[in-house]
Amino acid sequence: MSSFPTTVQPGLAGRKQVISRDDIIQAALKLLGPSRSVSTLSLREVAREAGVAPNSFYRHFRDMDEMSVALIDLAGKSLRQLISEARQRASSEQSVVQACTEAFMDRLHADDPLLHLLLREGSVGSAAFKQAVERQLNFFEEELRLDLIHLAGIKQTGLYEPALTAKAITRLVFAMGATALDLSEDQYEEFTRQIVVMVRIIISGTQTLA
Amino acid sequence: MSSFPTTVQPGLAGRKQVISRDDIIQAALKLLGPSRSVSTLSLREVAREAGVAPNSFYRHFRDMDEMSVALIDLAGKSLRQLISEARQRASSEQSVVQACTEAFMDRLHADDPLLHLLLREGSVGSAAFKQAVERQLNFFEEELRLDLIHLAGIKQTGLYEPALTAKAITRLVFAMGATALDLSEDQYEEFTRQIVVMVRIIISGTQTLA
DNA sequence: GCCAATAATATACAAGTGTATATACGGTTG
DNA sequence: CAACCGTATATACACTTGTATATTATTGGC
Repeated sequence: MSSFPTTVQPGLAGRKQVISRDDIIQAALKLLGPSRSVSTLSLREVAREAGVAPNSFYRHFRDMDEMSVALIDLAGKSLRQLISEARQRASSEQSVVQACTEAFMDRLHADDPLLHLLLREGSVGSAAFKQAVERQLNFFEEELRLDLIHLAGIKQTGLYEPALTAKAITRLVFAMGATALDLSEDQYEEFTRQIVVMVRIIISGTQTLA
Repeated sequence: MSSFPTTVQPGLAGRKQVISRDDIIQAALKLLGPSRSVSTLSLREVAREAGVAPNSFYRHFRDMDEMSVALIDLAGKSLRQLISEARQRASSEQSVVQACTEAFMDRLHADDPLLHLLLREGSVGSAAFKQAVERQLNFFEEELRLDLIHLAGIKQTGLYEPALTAKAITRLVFAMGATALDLSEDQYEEFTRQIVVMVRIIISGTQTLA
């Protein structure tokens, strides 16, 4: 212990030299943007951005596909946490769904590359990649379904096909969010309003049909 | 007029040698598939598939991006015609929206590569490409909006925010359709049912809110 | 402080890419 | 028939890509 390496916790097994998995992921995120999808990233490009030799990539991921799946999982985790916080913050009287939608749109507005990724790349890529996206979407749907059931119980309203309703809301919000990514600054507010109205229409429909 | 060239209508200005724009488009469509998006196609690859020298591509398109836009426009036109036929075929008593949804799912089921393209590539690619997709989607929304107004008049039901309702239905059906592309044969029927229910929820909602 | 092991890099190679330039072809016009 | 001109192809070039192999740090344990 005479020398004290910079960022390594001493005593841990992990040797963490210079390159970490996260360095690569961060580099990939930096490269993603409105006109750059993960399927068009090259291994060398990511390595370059990370300041790392191309071959070092292989120490952490089998290929770009595996890295893409890691990105998606990360994005899903991040967004779920955001939604979870919004849900708890929303007082029971205010519409939880609306609060979540607005939190979602705020994050969207902040140009979080993770969110970009999750929103727009759902249907291109390898089978493993698409399954990863689908898995994250299913998480959202399930959480929303529970919310809807909970709310229907509190407000004593009906709830027709909770699973389908949750799926419809999730898919619609994500689809709308994906197109919102290309919007100009001053269109955001109006767009958010539109999404909230759409969600309200769906909720009204599921209550009526029950 | 002494010699009669094979496929050329005589007297027309168009000289149509051997390669046509359509040859290239057809070749590109042949290459597209569930794990192959238009953004990963290379110019040479398309030219190869078309049996054409790479440089000949330039005679018909400035670059791959311009060709992609042409593909999208074609896909939109094709699908709009499908929907239009379904709309006319639907008797006034049956739900026009349901008929259209089912026609849509049938075409989906037939694995039409044009439909694949339109459904899944909406949010990746160049600005011009995304605008092309958006334009096609707006066409659908507009036609659906008119349908909804027409129907509401006939059935004497309310219609809350027709434009938003049409947009919600369109986006939702397209998003669901995109994920349906990866479904196995025996899941299709159930999935179609789910989409129809979702649309019904939205319509019920817009009527209730009116 | 030295050694073995492991992580990161350097070098290399074959394959593929977009496109600039030059050439051959084929139908139209004189 | 010949000259012409638009079109398709051939060749070439500089570049990027993924990855195999060899080489060089850097680390922990003795």
